[in-house]
Amino acid sequence: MVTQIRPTSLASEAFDRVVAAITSGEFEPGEKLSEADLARRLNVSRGPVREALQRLEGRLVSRVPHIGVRVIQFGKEELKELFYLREAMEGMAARLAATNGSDRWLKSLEELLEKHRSAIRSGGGRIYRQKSADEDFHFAIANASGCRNIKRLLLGEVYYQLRIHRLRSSSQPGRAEAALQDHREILQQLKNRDPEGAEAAMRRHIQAARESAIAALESAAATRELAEVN
Amino acid sequence: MVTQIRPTSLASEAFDRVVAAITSGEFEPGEKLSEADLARRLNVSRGPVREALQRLEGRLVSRVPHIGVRVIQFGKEELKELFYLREAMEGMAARLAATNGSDRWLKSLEELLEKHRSAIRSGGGRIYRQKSADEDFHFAIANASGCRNIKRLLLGEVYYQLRIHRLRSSSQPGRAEAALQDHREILQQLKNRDPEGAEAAMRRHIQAARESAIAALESAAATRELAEVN
DNA sequence: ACATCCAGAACTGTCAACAGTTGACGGATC
DNA sequence: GATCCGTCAACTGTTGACAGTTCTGGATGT
Repeated sequence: MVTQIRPTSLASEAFDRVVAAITSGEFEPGEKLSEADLARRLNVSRGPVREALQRLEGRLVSRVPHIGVRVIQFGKEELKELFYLREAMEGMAARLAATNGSDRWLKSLEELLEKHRSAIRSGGGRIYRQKSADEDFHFAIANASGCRNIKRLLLGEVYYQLRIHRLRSSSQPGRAEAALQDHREILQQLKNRDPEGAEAAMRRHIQAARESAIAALESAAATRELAEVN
Repeated sequence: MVTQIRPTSLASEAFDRVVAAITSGEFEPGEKLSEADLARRLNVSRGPVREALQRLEGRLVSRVPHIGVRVIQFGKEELKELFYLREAMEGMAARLAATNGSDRWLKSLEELLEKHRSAIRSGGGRIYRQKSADEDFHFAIANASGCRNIKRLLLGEVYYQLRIHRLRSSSQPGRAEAALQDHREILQQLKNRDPEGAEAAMRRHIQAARESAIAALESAAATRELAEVN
């Protein structure tokens, strides 16, 4: 079978590389990114790099005229705001998915949760796996909402930023199990075809995730302070 | 008082011009925008124009590699999705504003509504005024939410698209008055410092606006068809 | 010791030219 | 007459160079 020739460009390539570098921690939050330097490293001219950085503006980097771009800082306030936005958008996504999701899709979602369950069982301490699993679940719902707007913003704005945060603070103990339970509850409401209930369940889940994330952030800050004293 | 020196650039200038041109109807939905042509008209090189069009991608234009950008098409589905997104984000904004808005801000919001009331009274048929007035009200709440994420997305994504729609379909009769009544209700909930109530009121308001907008779109389509027959 | 000032380096904003792609037109073929 | 194919103009993607700005470090003066 012939596979499609994907029309790519240096700019998209550069975009992917920079995103990967930031979300994998290669660049620190607050670090300045030089167009010229990036262009040299990627072995392209400044044009495509410039385009890549422009696309990231407001998402992963902030840009100041005549000075350049920096990787965004991600403090407690920013984290809170990110979760407020998530709660709003994903709540609506769940509401819409309760109506628009097909029976076949519901089945596949159930199978996804089953996979997560056994992954947690066997994985034990390896919470990391759950992080991308969590993302899978939420992505599936954004997808099924049928609302391209919401899907685009969740993928292009929210999840990128979330990955930055996850990179630097580990989950609270027991969070994976709690999240799975929340996911089950959401699935149940979706199966009931109850938009109201699905939105409510999703919002409770994200509120809980927010509390957990903030607690994790604060405990990480406390640990760092302790380390500085010693 | 000294006023801030705004560091501007040809790219931002081009961005503003293109936004103005699209939201004022100078370019039709679906029309192709040529970088070279725009650059000639604006008397700059293609670089800044390219940057401006990139910033508009997904917001007011869609971009296809090697082909170019087109002004977005705005049909019934897109309109619905826009209002779902609005409902989610502005509902959350109202919720947050109920907690974060200062008493002084509440007072200024009340005065804003008073101005709108007298504008509608005296304006009579001139509904157009109410359109930007409506935007003022919603902007004020997004602002008071304190959530920079939501504010940025509402200003940069939602309201631009909304303006495109408003340009091409007039309000339903009596919509301005109904909207003002909704706004009053929202203000009351904000004054009560009731996050739950403020969100609910805002969501009802935007749901009503959605119904009205869709009805307006359909009646406009019906009128066009009638015109084609004759 | 400290603040100020001033070159030079490095960087961003902009431009004009080149390379590769797309879509359209017109002639050749069946 | 319809279809296919090659040619060509126009456009987008990319590049390297230039202009103007910001940052840096050392020299200068207090």
